[in-house]
Amino acid sequence: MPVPSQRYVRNQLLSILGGDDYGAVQAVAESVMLGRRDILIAGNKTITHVYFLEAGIASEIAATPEGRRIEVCITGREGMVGVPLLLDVDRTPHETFVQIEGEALRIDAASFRTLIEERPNLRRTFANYAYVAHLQTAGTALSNGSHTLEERLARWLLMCHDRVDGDEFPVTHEFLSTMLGVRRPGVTTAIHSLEGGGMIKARRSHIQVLDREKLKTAAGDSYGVPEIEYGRLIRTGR
Amino acid sequence: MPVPSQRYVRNQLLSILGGDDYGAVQAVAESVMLGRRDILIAGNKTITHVYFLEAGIASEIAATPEGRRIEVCITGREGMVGVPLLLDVDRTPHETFVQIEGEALRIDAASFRTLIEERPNLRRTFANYAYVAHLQTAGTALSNGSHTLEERLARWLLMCHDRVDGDEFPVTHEFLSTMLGVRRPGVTTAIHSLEGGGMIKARRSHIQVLDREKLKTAAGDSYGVPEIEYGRLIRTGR
DNA sequence: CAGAGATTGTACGACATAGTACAGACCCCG
DNA sequence: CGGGGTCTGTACTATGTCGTACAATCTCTG
Repeated sequence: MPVPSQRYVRNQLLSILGGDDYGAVQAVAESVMLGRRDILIAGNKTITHVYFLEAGIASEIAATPEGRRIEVCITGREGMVGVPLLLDVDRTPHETFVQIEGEALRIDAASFRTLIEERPNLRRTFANYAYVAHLQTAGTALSNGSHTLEERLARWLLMCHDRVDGDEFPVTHEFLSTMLGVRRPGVTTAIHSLEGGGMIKARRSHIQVLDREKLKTAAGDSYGVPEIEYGRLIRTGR
Repeated sequence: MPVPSQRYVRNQLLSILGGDDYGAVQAVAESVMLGRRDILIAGNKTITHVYFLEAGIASEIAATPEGRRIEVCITGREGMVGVPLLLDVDRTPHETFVQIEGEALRIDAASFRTLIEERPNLRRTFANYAYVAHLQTAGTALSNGSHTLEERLARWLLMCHDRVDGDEFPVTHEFLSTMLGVRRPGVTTAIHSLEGGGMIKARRSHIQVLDREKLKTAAGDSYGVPEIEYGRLIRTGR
């Protein structure tokens, strides 16, 4: 599959680059399909590629030696996977995997290092994204510490909705319980509650967003801070 | 107060710089005292300085429009305050303030930008720290989501202990409750529990660490991941 | 189209923490 | 040295979530 011209690239970070910067990316990038559960960055292994998602969603998972796992950041076509490489870090204890299948442009680690070394504007755009990702992770910390399960679920669904085409995406209660770090039956109950409010429609292995505004209300103040900063720092014009 | 020579600098990031890089820092840095509750970075205002702590502790607080506040990252002399500037971001919704008074070398925003533009090694060292800070924030997210108050308190005390001289530091239950995002009486109870285990000694407005190893046990797997990565990425040799 | 596996629904007691209230202890300042 | 403010201890009910178990439902495959 060929790497698209900038005009047709769907990744928002790449779409706002200067034309020659994009050309440099295009020269070293390759297009790949992302299958569900593919591991993009394995924990404590050398990072091989940076991914710019064109479609689909990736999740970054923090884990402990004892095996606790919880999602700390999600990325879609608004961002990139592989921030550690940008920060001159070769591997990370966190794992990043494909949560919703899609497609990405990827660049191998060595080429990426050269690229950002030679093109400061590129580095700056990516650095801005890295900061938004930090805000999102901080938002997750805040939310995990002080919002109810229902609010956190609403936040999660909104963030997912922001990153997919259409209003529906595949996700199981079990999966959500891992992402949110809670009990599976708790997720079931929370979903029923949101469904009762007419915000979503749940089907086996799928959730459809019906009323985004109501969902925002249900999320309370857990949703929005990183999203606003993204809009301020990374102006896509699309 | 003069900026110390590298030999006497206490900030660990600065202490490992190449000699000429440190010289460049020294040329634009100024030494300042940090009083309790001083705001180093105000929320949604232009960031004026980067701070390299020589003593004391700073806390980064995530806040929502509705006024929820919770600590997402703490910094002592192992790091720097002002990561957004490193990532070419001029302001942030988060606030960073002085939790334990101390001292810092600071550099104004413009000089800092020039510095990291001209000295890639400097930028890389600071970027590595930025990544460790991300890991710490992710650890906070994990901890807030899946550890008990007592474990989280133990983690917090350990992180504080890592960053002060001696085994005692000033902190009130009320303050801890804000940092951890929990009820104040809950902190009181948790402190009693740790105290009962002989790990700490609590006095009015002060906590003393008596048995660090036991405290680590009490923290379970909530403590340690970012600390290990810091050691791997930033080798201080001191 | 039957059976196996995956997913979802529901129940129940246990527990952690919230919210709130108030009293006691400590400490500094006048 | 007395009084006001800050800090800590404790109590009570309410609520959210846990841990666990098991049944019901859906879906895919053979």
